[in-house]
Amino acid sequence: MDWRAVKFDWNKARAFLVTAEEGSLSAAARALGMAQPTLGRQVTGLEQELGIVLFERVGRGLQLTPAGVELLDHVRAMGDAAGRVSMNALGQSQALKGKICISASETYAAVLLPPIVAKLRVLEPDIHVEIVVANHASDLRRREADIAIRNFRPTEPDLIAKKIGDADAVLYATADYIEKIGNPTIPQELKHANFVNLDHDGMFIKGLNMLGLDLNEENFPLLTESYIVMWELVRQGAAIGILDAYIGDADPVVQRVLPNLEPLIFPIWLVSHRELKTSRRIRRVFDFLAEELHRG
Amino acid sequence: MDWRAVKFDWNKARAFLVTAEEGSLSAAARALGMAQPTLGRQVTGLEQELGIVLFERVGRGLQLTPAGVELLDHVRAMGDAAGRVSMNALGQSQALKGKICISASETYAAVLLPPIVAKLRVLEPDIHVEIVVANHASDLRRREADIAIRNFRPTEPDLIAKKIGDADAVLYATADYIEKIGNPTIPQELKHANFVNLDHDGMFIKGLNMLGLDLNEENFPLLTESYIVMWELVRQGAAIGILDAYIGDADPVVQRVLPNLEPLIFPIWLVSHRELKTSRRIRRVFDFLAEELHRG
DNA sequence: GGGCATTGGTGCATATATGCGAATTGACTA
DNA sequence: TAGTCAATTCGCATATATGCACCAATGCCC
Repeated sequence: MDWRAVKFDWNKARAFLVTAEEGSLSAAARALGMAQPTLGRQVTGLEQELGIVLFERVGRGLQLTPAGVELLDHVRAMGDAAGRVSMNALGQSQALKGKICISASETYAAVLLPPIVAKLRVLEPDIHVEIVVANHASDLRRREADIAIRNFRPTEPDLIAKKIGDADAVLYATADYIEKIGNPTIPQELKHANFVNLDHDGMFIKGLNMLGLDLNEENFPLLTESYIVMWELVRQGAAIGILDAYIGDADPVVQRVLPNLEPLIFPIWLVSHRELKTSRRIRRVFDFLAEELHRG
Repeated sequence: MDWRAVKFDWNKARAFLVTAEEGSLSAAARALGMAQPTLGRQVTGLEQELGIVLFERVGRGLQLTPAGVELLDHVRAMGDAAGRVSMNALGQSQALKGKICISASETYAAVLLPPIVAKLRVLEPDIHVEIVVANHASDLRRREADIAIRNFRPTEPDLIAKKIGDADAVLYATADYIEKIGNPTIPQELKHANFVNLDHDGMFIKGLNMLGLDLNEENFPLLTESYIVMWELVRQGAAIGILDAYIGDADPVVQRVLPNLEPLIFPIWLVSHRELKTSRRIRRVFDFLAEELHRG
């Protein structure tokens, strides 16, 4: 596109508009919160830039030339559009209505979020919520989500993160399965138990071994990336699984394995992009989630 | 009126518009002839000023946020209006069509200008000419005229003046009247002749006395501010009148009084307001008048 | 996987614009 | 006709914005 036609100084057009509408440089300066000489220089500058004489300096005050009158129509249109820009921006930055997208892992999305979102919907019916299930951290910067619940501190510097609390990851299994593997009471007794693996690389196994267990690939005959699937396998008595204690303890079908074992602690972070700073809508949901998800 | 809605920096809106349309800050900078960091800072500044995130910085390049997309419509309207402003200004500063107003004294308006204007009309049929008769200098700054023909150098500093040449003011009368007063050959012989006075104060009389005459109020039984009326009085043999030699010599009804008398010389100035510098139309007429009125 | 080109961001020197004060001009009034 | 007020203009100190050179990151291509 050819931008030559818009290359002139738009602020000078604004100065001309306000000066013409107010009738004097002083009044325009008061209206815009600027100094009179500044407005005068801007108007003069616009005249030189456009090659048109807009005002005649006649005694006290200015008087529009015919050329200025003609040009004023178009500058006024510019001003109207500018007003719409400003109003739209104001509305967008303050409106509580609109869609918001929350990214969370399967368990959070399926278990923790639904009641919280239902409560939010009552409080803020104009905010539409989309829940994106993403075990891998979705990219907030690409706007795949507005708010994400993560279990690690984000490394992206331009993201805003708030730590909600810590979650305890605990081993669960059905009572039948626990009895089947001999009612273990110390980690060493889980050496031949079966677990559900949650990732392809060995990070999950390493995490469990950090708790004092001594497991290897042989202990993980089952693999799924889905926590939901993993949990169903556990509920069916197929193996031992690990889950947030808040969720696992609420399920009567299963019970803790090695209740005295130190739980694996991982943080809960609420993450948002920097629009959080300006959007009342996102701020509202962010604060609401932080409060509801908080664990004392 | 309330100008709060247009107080934001319009140049930043322009930066946003071009950046969004071009797709990148670098391309926008090239299009506008600015440096890329400048555009980046302006866009960032607009985001802060409006309280809205317009772009997401994702890898290389920018991506409009939904808020940015929505706002772009209104900024685009601003840009369209800006384009019209620019185009209108260009048209006005370069158009040869339109009205132009020439102010001149009676004799110039009635005698010298008509053939010149007729010639101009043939050369530039799109230029409409208005001739204002004004013996007293009309105020160019008030746009009572675009171009004025004056017999003195204008004192207003912001007016543009060009000296066309010098006019000789010569005394005329009918042959009958000259004979009636005794065919004078030296100024002193006009002591009892009658003249037509042209102003209420004594300036005109003083001017004549500077030529070597010795006149007083008694010599001016006739008074009119109109050169046309004055000239008709002279043509009727009622008195002696003074007139531009170019005009007077062309009238067969009258002849010079004291042909050897040194003529009263006064300059001819073509004067215009400062729009002359920008308006091709005014420049065209100004130059044309200067050429046609020039006296070697 | 590595090199290359393009893009956005940062720091600093400079250019530009702004604001404040004083002076000037023009207009209205007693 | 002199006085008074409002508005513009001018000069200078300061604040702001711009441009240049450089850096980091990303996507493309071989």
